[in-house]
Amino acid sequence: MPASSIRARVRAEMIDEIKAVARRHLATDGANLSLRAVARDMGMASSAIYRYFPSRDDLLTALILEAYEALGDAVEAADATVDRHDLRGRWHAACRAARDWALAHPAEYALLYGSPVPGYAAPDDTVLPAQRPPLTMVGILRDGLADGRLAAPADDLPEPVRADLAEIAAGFFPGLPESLLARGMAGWTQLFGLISFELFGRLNRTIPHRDAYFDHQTGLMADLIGLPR
Amino acid sequence: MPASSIRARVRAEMIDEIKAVARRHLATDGANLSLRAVARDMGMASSAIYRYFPSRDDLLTALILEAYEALGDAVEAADATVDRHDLRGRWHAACRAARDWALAHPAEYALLYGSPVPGYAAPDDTVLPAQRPPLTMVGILRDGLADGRLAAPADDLPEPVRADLAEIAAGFFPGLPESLLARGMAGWTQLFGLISFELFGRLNRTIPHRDAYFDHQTGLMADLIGLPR
DNA sequence: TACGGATCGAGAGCACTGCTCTCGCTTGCC
DNA sequence: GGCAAGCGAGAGCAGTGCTCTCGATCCGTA
Repeated sequence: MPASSIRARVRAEMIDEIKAVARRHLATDGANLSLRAVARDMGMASSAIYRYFPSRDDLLTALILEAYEALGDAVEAADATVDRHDLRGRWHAACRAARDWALAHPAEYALLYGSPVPGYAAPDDTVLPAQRPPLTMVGILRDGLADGRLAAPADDLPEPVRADLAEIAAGFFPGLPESLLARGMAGWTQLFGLISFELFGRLNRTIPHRDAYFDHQTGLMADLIGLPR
Repeated sequence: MPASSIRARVRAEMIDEIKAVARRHLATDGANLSLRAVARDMGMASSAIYRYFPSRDDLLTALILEAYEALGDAVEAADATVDRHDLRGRWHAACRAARDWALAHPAEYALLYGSPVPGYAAPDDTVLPAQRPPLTMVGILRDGLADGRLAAPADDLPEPVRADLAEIAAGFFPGLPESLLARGMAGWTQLFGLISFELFGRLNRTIPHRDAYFDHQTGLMADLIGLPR
């Protein structure tokens, strides 16, 4: 093992600590992360941060990437705990896991799914991790189709829609009927909307019983998809 | 007419011009609106802006309020153009109007429905205007129920959900079955999710045919609600 | 082991932000 | 015709992201 890895190791630790402090700041102060405040918290000059992250956006990107992975882990883990054939149970577990993670990490959720920061453009590294939750959810549908517990709906899709969805299916779920994929994406869209409404205060005065409301609404989407009760 | 209104009038015009310039900045530079830049554009000192808006947040609030009203106007106007009994036509018209407005005013949409600015708390003035689009959509369901073209779904809601929805119905749509309201809110949540995904770049690499995809997905929600074809 | 280059932290500084305060000037009401 | 209210400009404060330079330290190599 080359001695050079000593320096590399403390550097990696430094990067981790910066990210940890930044995450803490994100949680308390909201989305406008201040590099100087992070530096202050670590007892170092603000300029020293730039030895580790070339810009504030790069730090944010690192946080976003880790957040995507954490959310993906949570959703996949929740899905994995349920019997493979219990489609509806898996669906609810995945949805709840996403919501629970979002409620536990509201600032990071806002970073992932809120309005994009003006100048900021999501680098390509983020697109795959970002797809993990929807892929997990559609994976449930694929499994259901495979073991006959779920049937493809007989929608007739407009040709451009069918073609777009066919391309997606070809890349991730070969053989999955486009009509089912469309309904799966509707479920994912609904999940995002439900979480965002709750987190961004849209349910504040109207829906006190959030847990039950969430379960019922995701259940409606399970109905739309055709998941057996 | 009292002469004092002269001063009041130029003041009102000044406020309007500031808002107009701010809206332009919002459209070009994104969400981080700079008071100083607005002042520069108007050829005045930044401190002078504070004669009209006590803080940057107040200016943002004014813009948000107007944006809510504009979106509400667009949705209601679109709904009004369709035959009252054509429930599905009204549904699609309302959805498309919201999307069209959002695509035409992406920065303002992000202001309304993106992640809330950290320190910012939506004042009560905004909650009623914010409810206009969902109220319009649920209004379509109420009309359908009234003339027998739409039936209440036979969902059995968990009691807390039923109670929360009953309270909402009592306030806005007396007599509307909770199960129908729940599905209407699912449609509204879906609409928000669809627009946000499209606007925030989530469909970039996957769905080239946005219009057709949008119509199909909102059609799926119309199916879930039970709107006749 | 001694050297030399890479790495690092600190500090000063630039341009920008929101916001406050003060100082005059204009304007419009009594 | 005065006089107070409203208004614009400027300076200034505290904060931001980011750059540059200057020493110090460390590590691999000769």
